Amino acid sequence: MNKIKSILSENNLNKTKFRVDLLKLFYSTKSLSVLDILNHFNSTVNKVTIYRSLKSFEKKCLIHKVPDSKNVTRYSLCNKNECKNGSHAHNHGHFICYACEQTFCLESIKVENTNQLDGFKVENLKLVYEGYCNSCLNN
Amino acid sequence: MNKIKSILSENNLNKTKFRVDLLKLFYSTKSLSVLDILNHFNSTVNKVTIYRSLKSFEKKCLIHKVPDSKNVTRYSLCNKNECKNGSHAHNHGHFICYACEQTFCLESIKVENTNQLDGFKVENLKLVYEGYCNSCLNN
DNA sequence: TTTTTATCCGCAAATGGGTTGCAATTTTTT
DNA sequence: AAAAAATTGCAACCCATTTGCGGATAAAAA
Repeated sequence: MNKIKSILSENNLNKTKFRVDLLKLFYSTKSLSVLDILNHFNSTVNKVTIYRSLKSFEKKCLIHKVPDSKNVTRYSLCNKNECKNGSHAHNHGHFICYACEQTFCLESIKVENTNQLDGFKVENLKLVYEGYCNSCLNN
Repeated sequence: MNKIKSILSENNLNKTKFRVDLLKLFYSTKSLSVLDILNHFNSTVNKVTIYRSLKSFEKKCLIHKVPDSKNVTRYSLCNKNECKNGSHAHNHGHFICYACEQTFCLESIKVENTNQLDGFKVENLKLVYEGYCNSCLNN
């Protein structure tokens, strides 16, 4: 896939083997935690490297954090043009599965900041559904 | 305050000095993290004790976890009758202030589980506003 | 192509939130 | 007051995440 490499180039990120594979992985999955990535690469890559790669991908608006029920950070691909210049506008709902702990971006559910709240200046809004995804229900 | 002590009694919790003070503190604040509590008591109480007290308060439906932007757990008082038998239905929105990192329960904003999502069985819904609270804006 | 520069990597060690086991203390029950 | 039950503190641990630093790799410059 040349697409992956050109994305990295456009964002001034080095096209190291690991970063190419990692970005490719994001294109084939809903969301990823550091542990997911560690497992996928069979611990052949240092976890510090993973943290740092995720952070630079995030800074370049390739991926963004998604809500998670546990105290672990998960990332998903950014939508084209939704996030820019390091500021992330994940203006869609999310679904977290209690069973597989996967986070799904609900692109169809747009989240708009319409409410005026007395006593607050609202800058962002998060809508998070929790429950069970179909693939977990059918197993 | 006898009210505090009777609440503890009713819930079969021992009325130790610390637990009385802690519950009293919850009645005077929006939300509390373990660090908040540690600071309030000037580290005169062990953090393990705090964790355990919070956990038993939660089990008795005196307090419940509220969303937080960082990876820290925060608790707020439960509404009367909203939470029962250890199951917490915080069916209201929350506001998190970027500046003071405080979490506010928005009792006026009810969150109902109306949406039917294709491919998911929804059990819970969270609505979280983020921004700046008035008291931080005016400082 | 070689050199220089910037980025990336792995290791070790540290930080911070949260938990567990256990013995000692306090509260409640009788 | 004595026994039973709940609470506390300490030390030690687990897990996610971060930092410093020297060495390796990739990109840019010469």
